[in-house]
Amino acid sequence: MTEETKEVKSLNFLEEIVENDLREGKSGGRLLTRFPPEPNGYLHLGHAKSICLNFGLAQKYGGQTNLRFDDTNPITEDTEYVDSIKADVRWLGFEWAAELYASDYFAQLYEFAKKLIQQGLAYVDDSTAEAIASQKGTPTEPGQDSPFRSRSIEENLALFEGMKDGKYPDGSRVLRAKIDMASPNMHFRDPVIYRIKHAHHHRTGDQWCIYPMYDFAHGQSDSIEQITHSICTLEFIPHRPLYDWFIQKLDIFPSHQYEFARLNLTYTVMSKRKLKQLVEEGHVAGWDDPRMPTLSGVRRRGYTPEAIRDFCERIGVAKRDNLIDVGLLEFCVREHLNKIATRVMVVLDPDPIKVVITNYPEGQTEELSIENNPEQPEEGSRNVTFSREILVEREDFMENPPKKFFRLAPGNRVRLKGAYIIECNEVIKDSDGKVTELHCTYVPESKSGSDTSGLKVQGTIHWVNAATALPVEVRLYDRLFQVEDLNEAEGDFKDHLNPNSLEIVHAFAEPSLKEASGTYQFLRKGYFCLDSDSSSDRLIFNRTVGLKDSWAKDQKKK
RNA sequence: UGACCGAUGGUGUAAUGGUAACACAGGAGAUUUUGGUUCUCUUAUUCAGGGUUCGAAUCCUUGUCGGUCAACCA
Repeated sequence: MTEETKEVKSLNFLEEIVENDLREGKSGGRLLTRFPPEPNGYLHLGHAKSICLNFGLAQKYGGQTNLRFDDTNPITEDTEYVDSIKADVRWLGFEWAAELYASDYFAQLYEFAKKLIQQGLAYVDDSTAEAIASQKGTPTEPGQDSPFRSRSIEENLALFEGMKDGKYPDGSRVLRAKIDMASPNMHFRDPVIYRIKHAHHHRTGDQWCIYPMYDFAHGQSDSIEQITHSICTLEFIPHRPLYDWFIQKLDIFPSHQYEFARLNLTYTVMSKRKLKQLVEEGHVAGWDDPRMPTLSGVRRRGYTPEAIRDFCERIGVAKRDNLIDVGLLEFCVREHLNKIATRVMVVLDPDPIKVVITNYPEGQTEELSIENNPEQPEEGSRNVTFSREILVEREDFMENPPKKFFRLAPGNRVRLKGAYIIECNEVIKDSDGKVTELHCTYVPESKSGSDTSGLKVQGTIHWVNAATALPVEVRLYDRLFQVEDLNEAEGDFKDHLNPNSLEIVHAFAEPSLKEASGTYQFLRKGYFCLDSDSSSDRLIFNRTVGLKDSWAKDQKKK
C-alpha cells in the first residue's frame, strides 16, 4: 500500500483537541498528561483504556505522561496497591515521566486553602456531616446556608490552623469553599474541601491529620505539575466548573479537564468496589484470579499487553455510554496469540479413548517432526513419539456420526496430526456399552511430510502417545457472569455469577510440555499458558481463550 | 423532571454542510495435515417532528429516550 492510498485514520475527539491546542501554541506547544489512580485497589481493563489514552496521546504528539497517585484518603490506601499499579502500567508497556503523589503537595495544598480563606472564599464549618447533607438541598431545591458560613477571615484562619494542629477530633469540623448554596450544580453548594482524619498515611505517616478532598486536590495537583490535558471519565463532568473555579481563584496554571466514556464490557463488572467485593467475599481466588478483568487477572490468564493495547485502540474513544462485546477482546487476544503461540498437542478429555494401531508393531516407536507454529516457520519443529497405542479426545469419535462429521467413526479415515492416516476398524466397549478402545489400522505410506498414499481425508485430529503422555492440570475458564449487561440486571450483581466459570480437568499432554513456559496453542483447543500455581511436578495450564469453533457453532444451531 | 452530558447497522467507532464507512459479530464460499489461520463475497445504520440550505448524520428548534449529579470517596 503506497503512502497516497493509505487510509488516513480519523482522530478521536481528544486527539482533535490536542492537535488544535498544539497548532495554536497553547501551553507553549507542550503536552503533558497524567494517569491518576487512587492506590486503593488493582487496575482493571477500564484503567487500561485510560492508560492507553493518556500515554498514547503523549506518545503520538511528542508529550509526556506522569503517573500520579491520588492518595488523599489515608483510610483506604496502601503501598501494596502502589506497587501493583506500577507493575501493571509497566506490563502494559508504558513508562511515566515522573512518579508523583498528591500527598507530595499537602503543604502546598494547605497554603492554597489558606489563600482561599483570606479571600473570603472558604470557611470552617462545625456542622455534623448529617447537617451538611441536609442543608445541601436536592437537585431541584436550593440548599440552605450553614450557620457557620459568615465567620470572619481571622476566625476561619485560626480554626483551620487548629484543625491542622490536631486540636479537634475527626468529623468535628471541615473546611468548605464558599460558593453558592443555590447553584443548580450540586458541587457548587459550598463543597467540603478539607476534613479531619487522624489516620496514618502510607507516605506522609502522621504528619497530617487534615486531608484535602478530591476536588481540592486533583485540579491543583494537575496545575502544580502543569498538566495540559487532564483526562477523566464522564462522571466528573459536573466537577469541571469547580475544577476551573479553584484554578481561577487561586490564580494558578490553567490545566484543563476533558472527559470520555468509561469502558463497559459484556458479562463483566468493571468497578473497583465490585471487584473488591468479589475478592473479599471469596467468589474468586484473588485480584489476579484469571477470571477477573483486572490487569493482573488477564495477565495470569495469558492475555498479552499487545492484545490489550490493540483492543483499546479498536474500541475507540467517545463521550457516549458503551457496552463493548467481550468477543472483541477475545478476538484481539486470538489474533496476537495466533502469531506467537507454540503449537502442542494435549488431549483435554480426562477420560480419553485409547486407539490401538493394530498393524503397527508392538514395542516399536518412532519420532515424528512437527512444526512449532505454521504462522512462524522460523520457529522450527520438535519431535513427538508415535507408537501402537495413543490417546484421542472422546469427542473426536462418534459411533453413529452425522454427515459432515470428519473425525473418527467406524470405517472412517482421519489424519493424526503430524503422523499417519488411520482407519477405524473396530469399536471395543465395556459391559455398560461405553467405548473403551478403538482398533485402527494405519497407512504406512501416509507419513506426514512424505505421504505417497494418495489418500485424501477430510479431518485431522490431535493425539498423544499413551505410554509417555504427561498428566497436567488444565483450568478452563468461562465468563464470570451469566448476564450480558450487569448494569441492567435485576438484583445484586453477585446473583448473576456464573457457577461454572471454572472447570478443572486432568489432561494428557505431549512430553515436550515438561519444560513449559509462555504461551501455547493446544492444537484444535485454544490458547493456554502456564499458571503461577504450577510446580515442577505439577503443571497447571490456564485456558486463555478457546479457538473459534465453527463445527461446534453449527452443531449448536441444529 | 433542576442542571449537565449523550443519541449513526446486533456491538463499537468514523464521516467536521456534498456518494453513510471501518472493525467485531452474523451469513455464503474458497484454501487448509488445526472444523484454527488466510482469502473472497455478503446481510444490516443516521431517535422523532419542524426549520435553514441547491444539498443535513452534521446547523437551528421542539420533543422523546438514555446517562450523570444531592460521600467529611475518588
